[in-house]
Formats: sequence, C-alpha cells, structure tokens
Amino acid sequence: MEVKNQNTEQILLEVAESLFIEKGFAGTKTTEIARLAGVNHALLHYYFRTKENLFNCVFERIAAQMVGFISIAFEGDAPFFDKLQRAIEMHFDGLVTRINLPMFVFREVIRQKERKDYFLNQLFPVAKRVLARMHGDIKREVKKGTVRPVKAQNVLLNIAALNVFSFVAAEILFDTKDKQNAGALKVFLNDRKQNNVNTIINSLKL
Amino acid sequence: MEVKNQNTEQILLEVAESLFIEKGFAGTKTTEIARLAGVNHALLHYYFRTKENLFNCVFERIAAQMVGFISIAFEGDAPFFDKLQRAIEMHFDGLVTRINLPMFVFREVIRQKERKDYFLNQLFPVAKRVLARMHGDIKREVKKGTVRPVKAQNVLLNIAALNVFSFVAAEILFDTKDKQNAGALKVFLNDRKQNNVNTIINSLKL
Amino acid sequence: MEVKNQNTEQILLEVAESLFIEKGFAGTKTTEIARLAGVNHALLHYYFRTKENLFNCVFERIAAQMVGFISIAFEGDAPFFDKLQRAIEMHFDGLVTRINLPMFVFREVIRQKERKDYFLNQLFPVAKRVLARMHGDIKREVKKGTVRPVKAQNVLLNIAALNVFSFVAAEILFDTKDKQNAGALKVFLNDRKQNNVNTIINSLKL
Amino acid sequence: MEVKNQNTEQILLEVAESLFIEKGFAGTKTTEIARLAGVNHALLHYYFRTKENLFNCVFERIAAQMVGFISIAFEGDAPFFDKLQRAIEMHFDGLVTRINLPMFVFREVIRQKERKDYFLNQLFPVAKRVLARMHGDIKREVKKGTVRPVKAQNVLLNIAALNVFSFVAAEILFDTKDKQNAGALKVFLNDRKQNNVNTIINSLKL
DNA sequence: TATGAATGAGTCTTCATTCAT
DNA sequence: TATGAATGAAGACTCATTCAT
Repeated sequence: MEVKNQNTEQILLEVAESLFIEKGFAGTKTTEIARLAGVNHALLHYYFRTKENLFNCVFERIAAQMVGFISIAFEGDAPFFDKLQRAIEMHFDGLVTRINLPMFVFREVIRQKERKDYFLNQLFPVAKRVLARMHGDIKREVKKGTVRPVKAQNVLLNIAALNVFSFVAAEILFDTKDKQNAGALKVFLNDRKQNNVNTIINSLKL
Repeated sequence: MEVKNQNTEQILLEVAESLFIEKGFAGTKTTEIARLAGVNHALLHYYFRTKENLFNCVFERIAAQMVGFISIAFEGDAPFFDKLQRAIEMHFDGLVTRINLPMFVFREVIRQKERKDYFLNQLFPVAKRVLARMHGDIKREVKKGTVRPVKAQNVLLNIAALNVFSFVAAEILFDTKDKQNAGALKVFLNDRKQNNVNTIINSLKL
Repeated sequence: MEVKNQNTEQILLEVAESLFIEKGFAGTKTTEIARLAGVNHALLHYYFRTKENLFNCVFERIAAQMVGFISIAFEGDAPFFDKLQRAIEMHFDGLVTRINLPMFVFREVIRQKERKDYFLNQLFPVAKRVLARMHGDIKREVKKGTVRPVKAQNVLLNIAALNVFSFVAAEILFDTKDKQNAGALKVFLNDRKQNNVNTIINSLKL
Repeated sequence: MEVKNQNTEQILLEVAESLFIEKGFAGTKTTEIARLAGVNHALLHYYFRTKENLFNCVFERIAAQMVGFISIAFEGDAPFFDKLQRAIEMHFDGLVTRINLPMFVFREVIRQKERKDYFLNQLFPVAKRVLARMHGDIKREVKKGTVRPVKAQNVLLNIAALNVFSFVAAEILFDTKDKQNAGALKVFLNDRKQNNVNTIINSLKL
C-alpha cells in the first residue's frame, strides 16, 4: 500500500510549469510531464482532465507569482534615488530565479486574448499602486528640481526593459546551462545590474 | 491557366516564416503551411523534405534579415548625440515592421545550441563593427567631457532593451490586431520612441 | 464483455509473423497487422513502438524456433542408417508446419548483416553439436567400411537442401492454398520424403 | 543537345531487375530505379507507365533467362554418368552468376498465382524435354543394371536442390559482399560442387 | 487514487503517378 | 523524349484522452 503523497497534483503542476515554459504549450507532451513527475500518465488527466486545463492552472500560478513579485519591489520610503536603486536591484535580483516568468509571458500568454486579459487584470491593480506611488515621488522630486519631468509609466517600463533584457541577452550570449560559463555569466549580470541602475538614475537626475 | 511554380518555394517560405513566428515550431503544422500557401501538402516536402529543414531555411532568412537590419542603424558621422538619436530612432522604426524578429529569436533560437551559435556567428561581425565605431565615438566624447565613461556594449544593449521591450509591452498592453486600437497604439509607440531617445541620451550626458 | 488484453501482444506477434513471412518487411503494413489482429492501430505502436522493432521481435522468435527445431532431429543412438533415416524424416516432417521458417530466413534475414550474424550465433552451437555427433558416427562407420568417407557438414547441408527444396518446389508446382490440390500435394511430398531418405542413404552406403 | 542514347529503356530494365531482386517489389522505389539509371523519374513512367508493369517486364526477362539457362545444362550424349556430371557442373557453374534468379523466384514469383502460372508455362516445355531425355537415359541404364530405378523428376529436383541450396547456404554462412571472404567462399563452393556431383551419382549407382 | 490498455484524430513523410512544357 | 513541378493516397508514428479494474 504505497503512500503516494497527497500532493501528486503539486508535483504535476511544477513539472508542467517548467516544461510549458521551456517548450511551450504545443511542444510539451502530457506523457513527458507525467513521466518526469513520476506518476502514471492517466493520472494527469484524472487530476486535470485536459492539457488545456492543466496549462490554465499553470498559467494562473505564474500570473500570480509574477504580479506578486513585481509588487514587492517598489515599496518603502527612503530618499527617492535610494529607493529607486533598491527597487531596480530587487527587481533584477528577483529575476535571477524567475527569468522564466517574463519568458513565459512573452511566449505563451501574448497570443491568447483571454489569457492576456486575465493576466492584465491581475497585473493592473498592483501596477497601479506602484505607479501611483512612483508618480507621487517623481512629482515631489520634480518640484524640488532634482528630477526631470517624466511619466512614471515610462520609468517603470524602462526598468523592466533593462532588467529583463539583461537576462534575455545573457541567455543568447552565454550557454547558461554550461557550468563553465558560470563565472563569466555572473560578471556579465553584475555589470548589467550596475549599468541598469546607473542608466535609470542618470537619465532622471537633473 | 494558373501562374504555377516560379516561386512556390518562396511562398512556402514566407507562409512558414509567419507561422513559425506566430506559433513556434511545434505549434505549426506543415499541412497548414501548405494550405495557406495554396499548394499541395506533399509539395512542401518536395521542396524542403522535412519540417525541420524548412524551419532551418526560415531561420537562416530571419537571421540574415535581423543582422542586416541591425547593421544599418549605426553608421554615419554627424555629431555624437545627433547620431545616437538617429540610430535609436532608426532601430525603433525598423522594429515596427520587424517586431517578430526578436520574438522569433527569443522563442525558437535560444534553445537549440547550434542555432544559437549560428545566429551569434552571423551577429558577431556586424555587432563588432558597430561597437568599434561607438567605442571610438564615446572615447572622444569622454575626453571632451561631454559624456560619462561607459562601455559601448552596455549602451548598445540598453538601446536594444528599450526599443524591443517597447514593442513587447505594446503587444501585451494592446490588442495589436484590433484596428480600433491603432490610434492609442501609435500614441504609445511614439511616446516610447521619444522616451527611449531621451533615456539613453540623458543617461550619458554630463 | 470482451476478453481484452491478456495476450494482445501475442496476437500481434503472431499476425505480424505470418504477414512478414508472407509479404516481407516492406510489403507488410502495420495497419494491416493491427486490423488482422483485431486491435487498434495505435496499440501496435504502444506495444512495439516501431515496425522495425516489431520485426525484430518476430525475427527473434523465429530464429529461436528454427534453431530449437533443428536441434531435435539428430539425437539418439540407434544404428547409423536407422538414425539417419529417422533424422531426415523428422526434419522433413518438422518442415510441414514450419516451411515459413527457412523462407523467412531466405527472404528477410540474409540481407541485414546484423540479423544474419545474430541468426548464425543462435544456430552455431546447435549445429556444432549435431555435426560433432554425426562426425563421430561417420568416422566409426567409415572404419567399419559401411560408409564412404564424407564430411559431416556436407551430409547436413544435403539433408537441409533436399528437404527444404522439396517444400519450395511444392510451393512453386502446386497452388498450395487451393484445398483441391491437397491430395496431389500430399502424394508429392511423400514421394519426396522417400526420395530424400533414399538419396542420402544410397549416396553414403558402400 | 545531349545524345541520351536510345536504350534508356534497357538501362531502366537492368537497374530495375537488380533492385527488384535485391529488395523485392515493395522494397524497391521507382525513384531509386530512375536515380541509379541516371534518368528523370517521370521518364520511367513514360516508358513503363506503372511500377507493376515495369516489374512484369523485368519478370519476363528473368523467367526467360531462367528457363533458357536451365535448358542448356542437360543435352548431349556422352555416357550417362559423364553426362550427368557435366550437367550438374554446368548447372552449378551457371548459378555462380545467376544466384539471384532462384532467389527472385522464391521471393517474388511464388505469391502471385498469375506470375507463377506464367513462369511454369515457360518452364514446362523445357523441363519436359530435359525430363524426357533423362527418363530415357535412366530407363536404359536401369535395364543395364548400372542405375537404381528412380524417377527422372526426382533426380532433377535433387540436382536443383543441392546446387541452389549450396549458394543459399553460402549467402547465409559468408558475407559474400566482403571481398576478404572470396578465398574461403571459393573453397566452399568448389567443395559443394564436388559433393553435389558425388551425392547424385553415388545415390544412383548400383 | 492509481494503472495498463485501448482508441481516434491527427501529423509528418513517402511514393507512384500525372501534367505542362 | 525529357523534365521539374504537382498531387492523391497511403503509411508510420504520436498523442491526448478514456476506460475497466
């Protein structure tokens, strides 16, 4: 009488997530998910009925993670540039273990209108809060004459762009799976983190 | 009297390109390619033998385009900031009709080591030339005290990041296929183009 | 309530064997195997993955049968000519239900070096034992002056040749599937059996 | 203006023959025939319309060859055993370059009733003549008390069996395409030829 | 829950054959 | 005659899904 633990479902979700991210929806086989999860193929369907449905579950998990993760980065109330630096760095560091999140969004979410809408609906309230806060900060700094007048939305997009793209570039320029490149990769990413902070801050400073 | 042949191969390549970009390798069916190209399914295999091979042909076309397109953007010898602005804008404008290129690279090229290597080998010489030129320009400006000391490589990555991400964001935030959004989309992109130029230039200026 | 499973695999193997023997590898369709076995086409692949693999399974079965069957015929220790007669007749009778074995070997095994080698490796030890025994017998008889000095290997080949060819000739000369020929066929084969015994024995006797 | 010689048809027939013999009907592709013949694939169909038809042409050539070849071997009127020896040896030697003929008959002719009938209709008159002659010779020798009373048909089948099987065995036991085995193969075949003559003659002598 | 077996609907690929030139 | 292009029919194989146990 095996004690197959009660979270077979969780294991399936995790394996599915990593495969969907790595290979996309069409490129992922339910048999492979089951095999890697160490469970019977039919069981996957017992839990999730269809591949499509499993994908949706995975998607919601990721959407939740992504939004939650973003929200963390821009809180607190230190001096503006300190806070900005910290936010950029936190975002960057968060991506180290979560680069698949934006990749997943690019690869799989964009196409399906419904998924996109769902994702945006999750994202909006969080983004709004961050934007509102940033908008207030910028306004204040502009008044003080320390920051150029810019839209908070653009600053946020700039941060996301520089940070995310740093990892994408790393993926293209290095064989990230080859452990031998670990050193060079680390140097590259550190350099980029520094650059991103400087680029954003210098572009704002007056 | 149909106008057969002549460029059936070209048509197949174009349809294949758009489908591979839109749906990825696994998600694209050769039957659909053939159907959209208006030719018999077997003919696709007559010309390209396998789906894999067809994909490689598409890939090479895209790699060539991508590299060629990048190289255009940073030549000439106007004053530094003028040139920089022009380069950023050219790159941005180039992406308008080619946003699928970077998406394709993210989605399909990254995974296969060989394809990545092939792509990088195409990219390197062009990138090197651009970098060399930019490096010289920056050095001169730094000496004049008009520009902060930065690595040309980082400037290039920053431009790419801001520009490409602008289109990715547009894709996520707007339903780009819905003609009704055309106006808002245009406004958004113009705003981003302006922002990208300003962000880069302001981050460099001393 | 169907009696499913249990030996679907066996049924597939048997159907496959008879079709591969009858039509050769290329001439046999997996769809037909499945149809005749009364199972879904995909199931064939579920059990054997590929046609090639199914063929190999069939081949090993046949190689095993063939070798086992040959080994039976030449044991015991009656007087030499009695034993010889019995061996020839046993071999002949064994072929009645197994004529497809040599046919299969001729048709499908010969070409593929690996299969041939596998088959020979199965065959050799058995053949060696029979040859050794026959060689001893002949040596003894030659000393007694009752048998011409001949190589045991040649005697064995002669037996195989006469017996197998009798069935091949029957196949060519008669429509073996037409039940109406059954009588004539039986007469022919009996005559050949008699002939083969006599031919071998008379060719040896001194 | 190429001078594609007028016997494209012949070349196709020869290539087709060797491929059909080597790989069987189903295993042979018309594209390969055309390729090896150095002609356009469509041209094959221009000359022979269908694969089936091409096969029939090849078949008739082979049937003709086979029959003609067999007829040669048993003519003349030297003393009986001399003639018999010569016939066996001629038949054996004839097989050296024609071993594919009996293989082809086994593999491809047996199955199709019509082909078999056609083949037998070709074979019968020739075989009849040889049998009649052999029958007369044997009758005479039996009367003289030099030969056992046997059916000419059985003698003929015995010869065919021993000779043909010698080559089949060679094919199985040696890698006949490997030139390194040429020596051993030759020794084997010479030994078999000798054996076949002796076996037949000794089995008949009184 | 869990599993082996079964199935239908595809998907890629091959191949004989035809057609326009 | 000769050829490149085109096509229909089929074949091997895959895969998500279901079912009986």
